[in-house]
Amino acid sequence: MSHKNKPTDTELEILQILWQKGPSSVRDVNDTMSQDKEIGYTTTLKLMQIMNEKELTQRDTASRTHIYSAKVEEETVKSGLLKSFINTAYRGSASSLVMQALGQSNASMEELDQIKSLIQKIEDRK
Amino acid sequence: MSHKNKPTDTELEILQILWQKGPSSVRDVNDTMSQDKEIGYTTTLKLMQIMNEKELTQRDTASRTHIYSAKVEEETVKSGLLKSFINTAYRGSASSLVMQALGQSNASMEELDQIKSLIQKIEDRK
DNA sequence: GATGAAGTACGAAAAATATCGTAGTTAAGT
DNA sequence: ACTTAACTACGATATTTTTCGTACTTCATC
Repeated sequence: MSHKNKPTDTELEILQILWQKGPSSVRDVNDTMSQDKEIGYTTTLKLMQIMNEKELTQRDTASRTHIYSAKVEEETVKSGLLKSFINTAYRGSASSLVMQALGQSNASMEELDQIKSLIQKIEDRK
Repeated sequence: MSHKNKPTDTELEILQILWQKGPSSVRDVNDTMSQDKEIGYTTTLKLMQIMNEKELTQRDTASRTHIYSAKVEEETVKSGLLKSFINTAYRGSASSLVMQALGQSNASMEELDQIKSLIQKIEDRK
């Protein structure tokens, strides 16, 4: 029921890592993030502590090294972000976003077929 | 060739208005924005002045009321935003974004058909 | 049991955005 | 000419997000 369910850019990065790798220590997350850009350990730590306060994550403090995991669902968060992105960038038109995304994607045949059949399914239930 | 071509959320809102309505005064833009949320006139003014410095807009100062217009292309900006959104939120997979967008869209039959035929076109040239 | 490496907590600075007040200017109507 | 309404300019403040330093704690190892 959280009103403000929109993680900041950096928070999203961390969530991605937690979704992808599962429960992780701050060290783990920081190592992963350090592959892309320079970021201090305590910076990551602080971010994750804040995320915990916001209940974006939860953590197991049983051992000295705390283990964080995502508390919000990947699907839920992404769908919220997508909705808001469609609203701000495409004035609410999902189909125009889809068109543009298809245009600049290099989706495989399989993926394209998958999308086609999804469209078929949607059309069928209309 | 600008490196940092990513407008902030508010800047994007303003660009949307300029793209949609064409060259407009600060008053025009502020009136439009005020329909959605409370925002002071000088706030809008300042934002647009900054956008002008960043060359997101250009303005005609011939008459007392300055007329602003977008200096960046709608397609260019959106495609940049989309790319970065796909990267940060969907780990680079355009097709998974498309799937999710279709799922939560209420696209019409016509739009769906349009998308299908776009997919067909892409498949054909593979 | 001393030492050092690896943690956490947390305040506070820095940076990026957004908001607004005030001063001064211009134009139009009276 | 005066007054008022509508502008612009711009500094200052507020808010949000990111970054980091410092202090303190815990654990392993020598």
